[in-house]
Amino acid sequence: MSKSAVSLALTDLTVDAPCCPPLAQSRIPAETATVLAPAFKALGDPVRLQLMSMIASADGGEACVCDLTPAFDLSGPTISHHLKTLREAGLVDAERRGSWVYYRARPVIMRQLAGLLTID
Amino acid sequence: MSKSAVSLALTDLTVDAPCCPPLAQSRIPAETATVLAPAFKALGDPVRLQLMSMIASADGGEACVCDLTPAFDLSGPTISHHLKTLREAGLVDAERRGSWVYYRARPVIMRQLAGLLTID
DNA sequence: CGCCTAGGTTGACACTTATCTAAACCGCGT
DNA sequence: ACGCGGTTTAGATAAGTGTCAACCTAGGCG
Repeated sequence: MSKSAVSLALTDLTVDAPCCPPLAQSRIPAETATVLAPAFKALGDPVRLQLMSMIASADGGEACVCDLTPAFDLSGPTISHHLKTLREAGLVDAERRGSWVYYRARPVIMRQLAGLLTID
Repeated sequence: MSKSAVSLALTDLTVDAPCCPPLAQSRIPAETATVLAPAFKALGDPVRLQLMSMIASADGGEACVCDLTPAFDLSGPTISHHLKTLREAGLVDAERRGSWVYYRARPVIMRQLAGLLTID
């Protein structure tokens, strides 16, 4: 499956991977590794992986913190810290609307990561 | 730990693999997150990400530690430790042939991870 | 307006785990 | 036995994970 020709302008800012020839195709430059490793690191925790999934698979593409928190046996601040980690890794965006904060996945970086791991 | 003492069954790695409905398609079960998060965590370090790339993109699909180590400004034991992390995460296999140890990527889990991050 | 409450984030702290090195060790070939 | 290639152990320092308490914002009510 060649990703190169796939993404047209389905959504406005979904520019297809300015980077990321697959990991197994050519050796990753140190800079690229330094830039992308934090994203993998952010996904390297079961709670954050589930949070990421809940956000990305949520109806309307966004999830309220008020829906995320009760799904775990963890305190509010702890979930908030994990969400901050995902935010700082560039995996999600947060937006406040009224009293509630909504999180949304950033498809570009996710495609980058998926592309990196792609194997022929 | 005699996990990689000898290379017995070459492909016994079909494992539990509740593999790969994309993260953004349906919410990941806690068990799946617990199983796969360590793999992402292992990739969450610039050195290991580069190691992974060097191994996966190596000629013949395998790389000798003697070729990996000098590519970094780190001591031998440190590289060995990172390789052990990749091994324990199930991302690579090690095999000793004579004096040298060769590492090889495990495509199944890589496809699982890539599939997880896939977005329509 | 002032006061209260609910939703989230931030800060400070304890505890656990990761990263790195030097030194000791193991396996293999000469 | 010796040397070389890698791994393991032990130990110091840095970073991650969790909680409670304090704080900030938005909205409801007298």
